[in-house]
Amino acid sequence: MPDQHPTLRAQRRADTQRTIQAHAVRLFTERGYDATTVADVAEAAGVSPMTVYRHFPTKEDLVLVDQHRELAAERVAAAPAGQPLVRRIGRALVESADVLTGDGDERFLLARLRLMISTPALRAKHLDSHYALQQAIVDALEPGGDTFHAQAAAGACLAAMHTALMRWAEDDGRTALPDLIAEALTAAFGPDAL
Amino acid sequence: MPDQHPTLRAQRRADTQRTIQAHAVRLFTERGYDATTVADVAEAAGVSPMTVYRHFPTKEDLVLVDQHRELAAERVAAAPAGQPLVRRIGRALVESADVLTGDGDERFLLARLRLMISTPALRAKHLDSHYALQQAIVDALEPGGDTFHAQAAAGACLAAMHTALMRWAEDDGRTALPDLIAEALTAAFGPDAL
DNA sequence: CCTCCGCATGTTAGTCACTACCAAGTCGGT
DNA sequence: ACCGACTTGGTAGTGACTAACATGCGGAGG
Repeated sequence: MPDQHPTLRAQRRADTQRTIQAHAVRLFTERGYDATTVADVAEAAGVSPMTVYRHFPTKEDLVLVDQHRELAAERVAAAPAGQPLVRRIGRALVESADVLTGDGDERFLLARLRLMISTPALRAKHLDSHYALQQAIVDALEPGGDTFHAQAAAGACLAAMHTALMRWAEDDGRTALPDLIAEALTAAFGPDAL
Repeated sequence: MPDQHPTLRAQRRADTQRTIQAHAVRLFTERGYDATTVADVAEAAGVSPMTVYRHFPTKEDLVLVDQHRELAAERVAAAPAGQPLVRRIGRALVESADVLTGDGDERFLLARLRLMISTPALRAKHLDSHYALQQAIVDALEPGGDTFHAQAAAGACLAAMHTALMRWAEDDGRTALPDLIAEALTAAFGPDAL
């Protein structure tokens, strides 16, 4: 069997990665992010500190894993080109949020979001990842030329989505995230936004 | 003279602060942010590392000093209440940018902006300071009750302003910053935004 | 079944941002 | 001239992160 490649090795790797992250988020929530050292996380997960750094380049990455970027960029690229920029981006964001929250790990996502809100270092890096997402969206929209309009539109849409994310975490996920994002977009851009 | 309080002591303090920051921005620009240690900055400024930390709590604060927050929040609070949220916030941002760039230290501001763009750590903290600015704007707009709409509108406006800041730095300040902000706002919210 | 290659992990030593804790000098007013 | 507040410097420590090298297990081939 030459192509059963994703075998035990990759499996094990993914397992330890998940284990480390789960223990990290739990400890951060219980004791606080700053009060928890990477060594604590490693001990709880039953590995050495080095192993933690091999799987997660920085302590912040234990909380921030970006599943959003490719997903949203792909949806934006697939949107019909005839619509205004804000509508194309906005709909793509609502759709990708639909996919994200349907994955089952909603509680875990909420816990991570709460950490991002309350911890300055995590909040800052999370906002920077939104900036990277903005670039990805712009690249998907206009692969060249003057991107000023696209940059502004994408940034504004993502800021609105960020407000929706914060509210979603505050409400402990009671309201559906896509609905919240749509509400934030209409709040910022008017009733014709979507 | 009991009330000549802002005397030599405060003067000296402000002087060393400016000296340290000037050397820091120069060294960061010349050698790169990560390749420059706080000890390097201290030595260049002729002080001990301790003194640097007393004036600037973190290395990032050597570049990021937020003169924007109170200024913009005050302008937002002063805006007429009859207008839509985006217009009130947008005009306040354009006005405060007008004040900021008129202060004479435009080259220094540009150098700091370029550092913020190119250095991930600085970019992240800068975006987080925009998030704090967003909160200040919302507080100035709606002191209580449901702030969801204000949050979304303020965040979107600030994201548009951020795009304008990036472009301004790229253009080396050739275009007037208030004009760029206005352009970004109309790009995101349509021609009726302002 | 044995062997060799590669990958995941561990250990050590080091850099650097940052933080008390304590000592010294200096400016301000009495 | 003296005293209190402020500014600075030195020392020792914590914790995130890196580089270099050693180990041990999984997965191929003979």
